[in-house]
Order: sequence, then structure tokens, then C-alpha cells
Amino acid sequence: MTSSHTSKKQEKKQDPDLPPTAWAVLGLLSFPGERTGYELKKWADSSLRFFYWSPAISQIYAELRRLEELGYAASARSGPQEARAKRRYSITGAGREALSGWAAGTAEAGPPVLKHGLLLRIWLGHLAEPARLRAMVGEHLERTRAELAAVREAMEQAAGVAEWAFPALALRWSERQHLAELELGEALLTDLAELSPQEGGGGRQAVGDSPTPG
Amino acid sequence: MTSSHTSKKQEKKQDPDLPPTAWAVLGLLSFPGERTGYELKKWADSSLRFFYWSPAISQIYAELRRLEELGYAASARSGPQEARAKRRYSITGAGREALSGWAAGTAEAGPPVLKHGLLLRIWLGHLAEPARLRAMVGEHLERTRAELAAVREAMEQAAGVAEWAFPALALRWSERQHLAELELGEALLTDLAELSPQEGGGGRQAVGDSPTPG
DNA sequence: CTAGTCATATTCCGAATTGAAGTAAGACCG
DNA sequence: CGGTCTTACTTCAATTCGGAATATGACTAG
Repeated sequence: MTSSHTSKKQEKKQDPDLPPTAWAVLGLLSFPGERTGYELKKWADSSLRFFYWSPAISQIYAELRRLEELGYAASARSGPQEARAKRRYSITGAGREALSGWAAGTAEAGPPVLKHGLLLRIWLGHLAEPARLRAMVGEHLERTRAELAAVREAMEQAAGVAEWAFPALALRWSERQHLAELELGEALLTDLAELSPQEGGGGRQAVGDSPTPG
Repeated sequence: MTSSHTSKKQEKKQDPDLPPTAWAVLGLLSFPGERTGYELKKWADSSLRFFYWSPAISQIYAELRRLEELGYAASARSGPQEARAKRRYSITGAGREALSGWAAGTAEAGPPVLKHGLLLRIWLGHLAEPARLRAMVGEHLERTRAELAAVREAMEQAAGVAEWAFPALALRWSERQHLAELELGEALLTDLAELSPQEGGGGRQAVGDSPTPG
């Protein structure tokens, strides 16, 4: 426990207005078990990132230190009986309480932020060849399909475990989200074709896509 | 490492691996006309942000300075005939070329990053009351409807102008994206209701006793 | 068994980015 | 005439990120 006299004054108020990253890390800890920063990162990579990005590993460690300072997390070094030296973190009662408070807070959930590299390029479409744009959308569709598979894999992990009912729900949302993303991509392809129809003049038909039968 | 002679404009190599923000700002400049940093910010807020976030104003000015250093942008102070002193930026040939190169670069478009605060809270659903969760989804739906209206407003601005055909395309994508987001929210509401059915009484029915048939 | 590489575990640092505040001057409004 | 709003831009501290660096145990081929 951090019962030291760090003159941190009573943080009894409300959530000390931590950045979302801190809450996400604390959230990771709020599920049963103790974990190292490294494990946290892997878990974030395979689940959280689908709907809420995965913080940098260095950031995770930094947040863990802060969380411990605040008394929201506690850590223990592994003893000498364990082969590898590591520090395992767990959430404290205060941490759980603060997290609940934050989760219930209404004002904090700003609008979702989307940073879509493909769309940035589409937006700059006047600088590229139409064929190149279509190819990029195609790549995006494939990437999305791969992501979808990864989401489904994560869903399998979570399936059936009662404690993970809500994470499973988030993953289900993410599955649908990826499905929607695929449709969005297809529609974009159509729009793109309309905007700059295939030029028969130059014989420059690079994409090599098969026309949809139907 | 990199060559030590830091002369300003000899960066003929490739794209000097600028952060996406720099390319986004340069992209803003790639449309006809000269603009001030302030105007750029307003434009980003009303268009770019729907699919690729809007940088902080201080960041925009910083990027403009860097872009000018690199010879990708040129600026001119307004003369004394203009009421207000301001600096207008425009893209240079080198800038346009570099931007095209970047836009065509295949490796650079990483997967889209989504930071969805609502989903983070759903994921932590075990910490909140079911009714609270449903309320949050409801708020999200309303916010999304408002955003959708903003997207449509932006679309009206862009409509009909030939130079803005691609931005218009991106906005159309964004419109559909928001429509999909609404459906995702509705589905989430349904899932939530299934997971923890409405309680008539006042009791907190936690996870575990799921009367789900099948 | 032994070097080589892989996975785990963590720290460090420079650069990117934010957000808030400060400055200033023209514009609009009563 | 004064007030407040919008435009225009700068500065700065604090946050956050990503990549490199550092170890060490664990597995794998020869």
C-alpha cells in the first residue's frame, strides 16, 4: 500500500481528471487478476485496440506508475522463486471506486475520434491517379477483412466467460463496425468509379479487378 | 545517420518522413487559393475532422513554419492596402510534388484508428448500472445525429464545385459512416437489453443470472 | 552444450501534439 | 464611445507517443 506521506493531499474529491489513457489502463486492471505492464499491452493490442486504440507500451508503464502514486493501483515485485523479475499490478479499492465514478460521468465521453488515413488520401484524390485510389481502397478492404478476423478471434477468447460479458459486447460492436466499414469501402469504390470512369482511351486499366457479377 | 548539412531547401530526397499532420496541412493548402493559418483551422474543423481529426491551431501554425522551411509552402504578408496584417500561405511546386508522392505511397496508410469513448465505457460495463449504460448510448445517438447534420452542411458547401469533388466524396463517405454509426448504436442498445433486461423493481441485478433462453 | 534468436519486461528520450493563455487589431452594435 | 466579437498569431508547459536501448530467461539448431 502507498501509505507514505507524499504530501499528495487528499484526492478524495472526484476523479482527478486523468487522461483517458489512465482510465483505460485502470480499466484493464479492473478485470480479475494481476498483470505486468507487458501483459497489459498485449491484452490491449488484442482487444481494446479495436474500438479504443492501444497505448504505447512506454505510456502504459508511465500510467501504471501514476496510478500507483494515486493509490489506484498496487504493485508487487515477483519474489526470488520466480525465474524472471517482474512487477505485477492490481487495482485497489480506491482505484475501482474512482474508475466507477469516471465510467458513470456523463460529460466526459466526447465524440468518437476517427483518424482514417485512407480517407485523407481520398480527400486528396485530385493529386493521384484514379486507378491508384481504387487500388488503395482495395487494400483497405483486405486489411479490414483481416482485422475482422482478428476481432472474431478475440471474441472467441471472451466467449462464455461471465466476467468478460461486457468486453464481449464491445467486440460484437466492433465486429459489426468492421462489417460496416467493408460496406463503406465498397460504396466508396462505386463513387470513385462514377467520378472518374475507366478511361478506355489510354488503355490504362491497372487495377485488374473483376467486375462484379450481378 | 542523416547528413549533417542542414541547408534549407536541399531536401530533394524523398518525403522527409513528416508526421501526418504536416501532410494534412499541406493537403489543405493544395486546394486553390491562399489562406491564413486561422482559415485553415476553420476549414479543418468543418470538413477534415469528420474523417481525420483537426489539429490544434498552434500545431497548424507550427506545421506551416516547417513546411515553409522545407520549401513546400510559401507565405506572404498582406500589404498595407489590406486592413488587417496577416500571412497567407500557398503550396509550392515542390510541395505539391512531395504531397503527391506521399499520397501515392502505399505503405503509409496504416489502419484507421478509432477512439470511441462510449465503447470504452461499454467495455467497462461491469462497473456501471445497466440503465446508465443505456442512457449513454442514447446520448451518443443524439450526438451522432447532430454530427450527421454537420456533415451534411459541409456537403452543401462542397457541392457543385469541381475542385472539391474529392472532398465531397470523403464527406459522402462520412455521411454513410455516421448513418452506420447510428445503426451500430441501435444494435448495441438491443444487445445491452438482452444482457441485462429491464428491472421492474429497484434491485440491481448483476451479471451471472442470465435468463437468456437457449 | 552453445550460439542465436525469440519472447518477456522495462526504461529512456526526443519529438509530436495539445490546450490554454496572452496579445493585438479590425468589425459590429448600440 | 465603449464593449464585445471575430480574426490572426505566438508562446509555453504539460501530455503523449513511438522507437531505441537494455536485460534476461527460454527455446532451437547444429
